[in-house]
Amino acid sequence: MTENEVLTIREMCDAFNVTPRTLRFYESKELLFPIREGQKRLFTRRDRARLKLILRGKRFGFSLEDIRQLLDLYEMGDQQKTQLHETIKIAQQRMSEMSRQRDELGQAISELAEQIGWAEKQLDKARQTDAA
Amino acid sequence: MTENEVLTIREMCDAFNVTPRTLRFYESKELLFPIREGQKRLFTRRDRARLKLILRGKRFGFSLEDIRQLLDLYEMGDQQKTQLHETIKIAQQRMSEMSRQRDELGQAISELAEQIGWAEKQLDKARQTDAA
DNA sequence: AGAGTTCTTGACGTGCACGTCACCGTAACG
DNA sequence: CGTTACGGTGACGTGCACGTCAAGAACTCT
Repeated sequence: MTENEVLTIREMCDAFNVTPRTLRFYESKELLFPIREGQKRLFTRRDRARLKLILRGKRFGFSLEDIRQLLDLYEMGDQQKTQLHETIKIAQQRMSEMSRQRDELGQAISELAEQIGWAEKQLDKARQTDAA
Repeated sequence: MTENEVLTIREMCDAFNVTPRTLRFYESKELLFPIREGQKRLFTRRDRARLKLILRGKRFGFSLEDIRQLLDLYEMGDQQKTQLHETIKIAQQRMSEMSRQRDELGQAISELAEQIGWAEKQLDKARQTDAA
């Protein structure tokens, strides 16, 4: 059951290609909650799932604080029912933000594709000129 | 012809909701090239187009240096034919990166949607419990 | 037992993307 | 003609996300 295995900081670093400093930093910012065996940190399946989301969020340009709030959304137990409605609202806002961003990205991609097409045409023209 | 109008720094700031400091900073990093009337900067249509792309790039989590390179791609004249092939390669890499990011974002969105669905179900259950 | 490796906790340093402040020029207004 | 407004150039400050280094604990090998 590699599922419930706990990882040392080094194993965690190797698995996700980050430094120990980064993991300690994320813990200090309450993004990760490794358990302690004596002094040492042991990273659980939960930490691995969270780290995956953290790194993804970073690629989207989210700040660690943004990401922390998102993670809190994902990890809601069945407590805080009173805040549930509010939480859903926040999550929906985030989602529409992300949708906007995805659409914008799609647009940027097609624009860049257009530029590449143009550049390739130029390259062709240049080749024909060279051949003449 | 609002197309060829030039904007003062303040007009530019109001139009894009940035500070003068930001625009001067971008100029110092060679992301913008306003013309000078005496000492004053005048931002052209070209600067406006570039700034739009800069701000978009930032929303995607690109660094200013990344963005500068992208902008240089967009603004290639017909010079540097020798570097054209290399440039196209770089642009294609960027594009595949962006595609990956868009796909990942799509996945993140659907995951978040799933979480929201779950949360709404919880909210419903809570409401029924309250009613009982 | 000594040496080496891996981990820990501070504490200070760094690169990026600006913010802020001091001071200067100049064009416009009353 | 003083002053208010806008724009300019340094130069230093700031928040974020770590990097780096010092000093020590804890285990491991020989």
